[in-house]
Amino acid sequence: MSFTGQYSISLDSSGRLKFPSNILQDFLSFASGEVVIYFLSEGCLAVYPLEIWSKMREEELGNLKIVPQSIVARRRLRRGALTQNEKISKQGRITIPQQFRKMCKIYDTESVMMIGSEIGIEIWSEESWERELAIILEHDSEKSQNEMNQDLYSENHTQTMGGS
Amino acid sequence: MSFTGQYSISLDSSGRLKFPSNILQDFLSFASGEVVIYFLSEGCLAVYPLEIWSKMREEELGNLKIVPQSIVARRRLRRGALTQNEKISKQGRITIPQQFRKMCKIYDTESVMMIGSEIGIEIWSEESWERELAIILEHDSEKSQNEMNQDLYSENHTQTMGGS
DNA sequence: GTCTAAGATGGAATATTTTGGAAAATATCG
DNA sequence: CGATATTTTCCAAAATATTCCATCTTAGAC
Repeated sequence: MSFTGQYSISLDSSGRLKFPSNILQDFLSFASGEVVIYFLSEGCLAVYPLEIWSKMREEELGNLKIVPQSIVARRRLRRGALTQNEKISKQGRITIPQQFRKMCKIYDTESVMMIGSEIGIEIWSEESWERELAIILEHDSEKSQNEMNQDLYSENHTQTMGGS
Repeated sequence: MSFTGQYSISLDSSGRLKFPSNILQDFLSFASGEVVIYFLSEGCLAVYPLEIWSKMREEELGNLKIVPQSIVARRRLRRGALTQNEKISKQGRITIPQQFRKMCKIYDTESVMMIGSEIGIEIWSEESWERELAIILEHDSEKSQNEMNQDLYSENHTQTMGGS
């Protein structure tokens, strides 16, 4: 599987970060060596290979009609502000644009968390990641509780096997 | 994707601003090198390549019946007042006309936000953009929250991937 | 009409940031 | 422990942003 694991990585004084070598290989296994960075409302940055991102975007836009006279459409377009192409340098680095760093509350020369998300990676401040992890685990156990409760009243046991 | 990212740019003493190089390239990829500036009721300026703007306008007017007896039609046409052509200079600059600056509460020698919106850019005062961004992100988070709540009771994990 | 002042425009000089590369430091492995 | 790979820091060159200045245009006063 690609893009796994979590790493603590430090930004250099101009806001660049270097990919760990296995993550770098995962990215370079795509032809372009370009990535798309975008800001998620969870307060982190998603970094996907251009190819993956394009596919995701196509699926999303399939339904959507762009009519700039509509406020919803204009706000949809404004997400362009939260998106940026970057090229992975020869040294395996990318620059995280200033504004993006600010939005995620990550600062130059600090360490950030790089989180493998199977089809790409995410970048979190250490603090935000801690919070996110707590939410994920909390959600999981709540869900498990629900499942157990339902089972109390079910007659047969043909559940699907889930996993996290 | 074109016209992405957000930038803090300062106006010079005569109300001109210079495009960042990637934005400039996006504009110059259209033949004319001309842009149309117009004021949006959100309190910002939209700056689109002439070609994009023309197309949008055609579509919009296609639906509008021009009947000068109609106040709606007349008011629609008066938006011409809020619209202006500009040519991108050899140095990659445009002048924001005085009246427009006033309406957006942006002032000479101050910094403004330049916001990529995929088919063009928008110009906001730093303060207004902060507010707008908060609205966009808040809306997003609310949507995410709903999705998570639904997941608590769903059995399988076939969600679609959203993104910006 | 001519003169003056205000503003607009184009160009260039300066200051700042970004970029690519390499050196130093650190970690990893045999 | 030494050798290798990786990470981090640092520096110089390039690119870019910002400021400044000279010129041109316009509008208004006389």
